[in-house]
Amino acid sequence: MELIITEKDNAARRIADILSGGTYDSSRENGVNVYEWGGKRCVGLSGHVVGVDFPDEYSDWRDVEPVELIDASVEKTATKENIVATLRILARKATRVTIATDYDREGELIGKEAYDIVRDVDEEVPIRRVRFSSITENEVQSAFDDPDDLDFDLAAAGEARQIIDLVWGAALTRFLSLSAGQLGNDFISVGRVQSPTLKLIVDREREIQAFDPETYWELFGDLTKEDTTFEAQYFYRDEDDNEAERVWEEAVADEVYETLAERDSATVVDVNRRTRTDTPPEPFNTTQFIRAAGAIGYSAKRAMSIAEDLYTAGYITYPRTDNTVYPDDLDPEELLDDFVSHPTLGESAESLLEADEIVPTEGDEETTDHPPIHPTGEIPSRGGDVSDDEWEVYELVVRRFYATVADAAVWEHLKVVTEVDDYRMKSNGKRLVEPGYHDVYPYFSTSENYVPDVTEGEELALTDVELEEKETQPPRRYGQSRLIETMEDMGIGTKSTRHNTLEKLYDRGYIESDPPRPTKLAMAVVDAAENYADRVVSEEMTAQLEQDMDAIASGEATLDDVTDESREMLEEIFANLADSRDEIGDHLRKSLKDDKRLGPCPECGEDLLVRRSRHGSYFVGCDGYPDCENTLPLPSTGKPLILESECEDHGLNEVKMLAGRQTFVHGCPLCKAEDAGEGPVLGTCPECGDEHDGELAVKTLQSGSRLVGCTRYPDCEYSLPLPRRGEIEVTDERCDEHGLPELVVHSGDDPWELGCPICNYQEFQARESDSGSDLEALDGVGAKTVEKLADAGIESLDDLTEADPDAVAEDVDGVSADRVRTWQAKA
DNA sequence: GCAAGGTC
Repeated sequence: MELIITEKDNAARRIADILSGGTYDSSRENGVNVYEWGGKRCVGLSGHVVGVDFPDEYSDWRDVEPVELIDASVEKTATKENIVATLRILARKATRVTIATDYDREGELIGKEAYDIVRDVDEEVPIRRVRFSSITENEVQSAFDDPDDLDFDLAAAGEARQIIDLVWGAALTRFLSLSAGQLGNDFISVGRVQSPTLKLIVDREREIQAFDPETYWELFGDLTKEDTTFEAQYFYRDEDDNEAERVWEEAVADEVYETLAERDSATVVDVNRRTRTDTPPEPFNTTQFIRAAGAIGYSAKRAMSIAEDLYTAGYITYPRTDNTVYPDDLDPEELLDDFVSHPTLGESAESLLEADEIVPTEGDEETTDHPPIHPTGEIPSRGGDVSDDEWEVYELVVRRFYATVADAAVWEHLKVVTEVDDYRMKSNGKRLVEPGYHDVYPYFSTSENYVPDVTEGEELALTDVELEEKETQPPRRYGQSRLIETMEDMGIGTKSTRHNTLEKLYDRGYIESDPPRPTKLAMAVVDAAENYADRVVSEEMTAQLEQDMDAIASGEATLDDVTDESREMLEEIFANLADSRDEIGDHLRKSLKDDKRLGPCPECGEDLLVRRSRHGSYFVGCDGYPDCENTLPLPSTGKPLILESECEDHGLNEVKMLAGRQTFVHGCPLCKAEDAGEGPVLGTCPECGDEHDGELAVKTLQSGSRLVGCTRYPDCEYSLPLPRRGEIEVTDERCDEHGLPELVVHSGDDPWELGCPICNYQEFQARESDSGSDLEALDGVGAKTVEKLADAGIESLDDLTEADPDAVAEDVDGVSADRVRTWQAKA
């Protein structure tokens, strides 16, 4: 009986299918699928089934000095016991074992782990290794026809990484945690990948904090030819002879303005027309997929989780890949054929099939383990097999595949330079003359800017000259997908782990919000690491490790050479750290408190801090406790985020409650508590008015929520919701049906007529049960985007066409103004 | 209770 071992169940099943010609039987042992046919069995692991760790005697953080971990032995133990047990049973019955894990370094190590498990129960059985770049009939058959041996050097390279990561990560993590007295769930972690990533975020924050804005001026005017008006912007040549638009001296700006404003025409001095080819995008690797999903509003975590589900269900290929070149065995025409006649995806596929020749784009990276992410040709039904969100992501993958086999787009750019005395202005027009791939991939902007045909020497009317004073802006924070791209550029993390690293930073309390903002703790951890263990926050550590691993893989170095040297470096770091333990601990402790501080306690002057009760709910408590028992409530929905803005009355930071779609700004908790109480009485309580004379009143709770409730609370619990923000006006008009006064909410510019609170609540309930939107008819718009647009007040195509794209982009996360313009054009 | 890397 031959035993074939793969890296995952999915691969085991597909290999069984290919080698058995579809005739395999499957059974389940210990919760592990085993595929069997004609004298062969195939089983899938679940990635690593063993892990490295220190022996038990090192497990108590308080009993062991962190420095001792450097020379502690490192053991391998089973982490997936059922799989290891199954493998041992199957290995005993095997006469030959074939390792068919993924064709990359980690796959070789996972193969070696399987090898060790097999060898433990049978010292003799022949073990061979097969390698293939994709799980297709041809590749798999030829790999099994020409088997090889395990590459023990390559596996050892992976093991060196495991050991170095564990020793550095554990020793430094324990040191920082102990120094700050943070044991238990709130330990302070560092690592080769997470810490350089965190430093990236912290460095950007430092730049933002140190930023000193500079004032500059820009000048615009309107030019008109016949009935067409278009914008022109003043420019000049700077010292390097480059075109510049920003004027740095007010006097100069005023002088230009004076001249332009008093003239009513400008002369065309240059007309420059050129066409630009806009090549279609490359196939999706994990990073580019996350980026594209981010652009339509999905966090990295959510995008990957949906992609994994789509993969497991068989709709798309493996989502963890660095590859940007489709393999030879992918026939684009055949795949397009699968989509022909599909109600929403068919039209694009048909138009693509009309081309004479189909040549997919390719990227720079060609790897051996998995193809770029593409649809399999198995199409789910929207709302049936997959949710709306999943469909939106699925459609993105399908359309990206379409784009990679579509024609380039062609733009025509027209630049017109006009002159008034010695001053010049320019107008840039662009027109999409050949939409090409944009027809099948509607996720990029195709907005145009119209500038009419003019000729040199022509005089154009000049009106509405404006001088705008502006300020240079600090650099922007990294967004999640930009961070993942930067990690890839820096060579840290892998396609499978980068998005998890960001999640880890959130979980550890190092970053908050989206785009992520570092906490004070994060700044202190990066500070400490920079001062004492610079290596662990630098990308160099990974670069060096990669070199060392290559040396092990090629036989130039051994695992011991590399790990010994790494341990020595860490010894040196600890020699410097020892004396500064208290100082580092104080700084970390102070920063931890800073992250929770709202401001002075009005009762005792100590600090008010955001705290968590034993039941898990959040509240504001005094650092002087138990001497001072002052507390303030926080809303029960969401996780508090302390904002930078301060309340003018109490000097306390305002608080925002993070709760996904229901996120809201709570404000100053002390103001909210002071506002609590009963407001005006509206009328009779419909529940208990007849029997007990209960009345309805506007109420504000200490937590800041507002409602219309019965004055007999808690005996009568009748209540109706009210919005959290805005002043509530009680008008003289009464509802015919319920006899209550109509309410108007004043917030922002437009007062909102809420009406009778009972009618309002009934309408709200009706709307909740009947949601659905014509916005989903737009290409590339799914439930997620529809929800977000609705939050911004855009509930239909009509709303969308009337909206200001820039305002929408401002309000809706992950939607650019250009994208809104594209939708408007299509709507 | 540590890391990073697989996979679910």
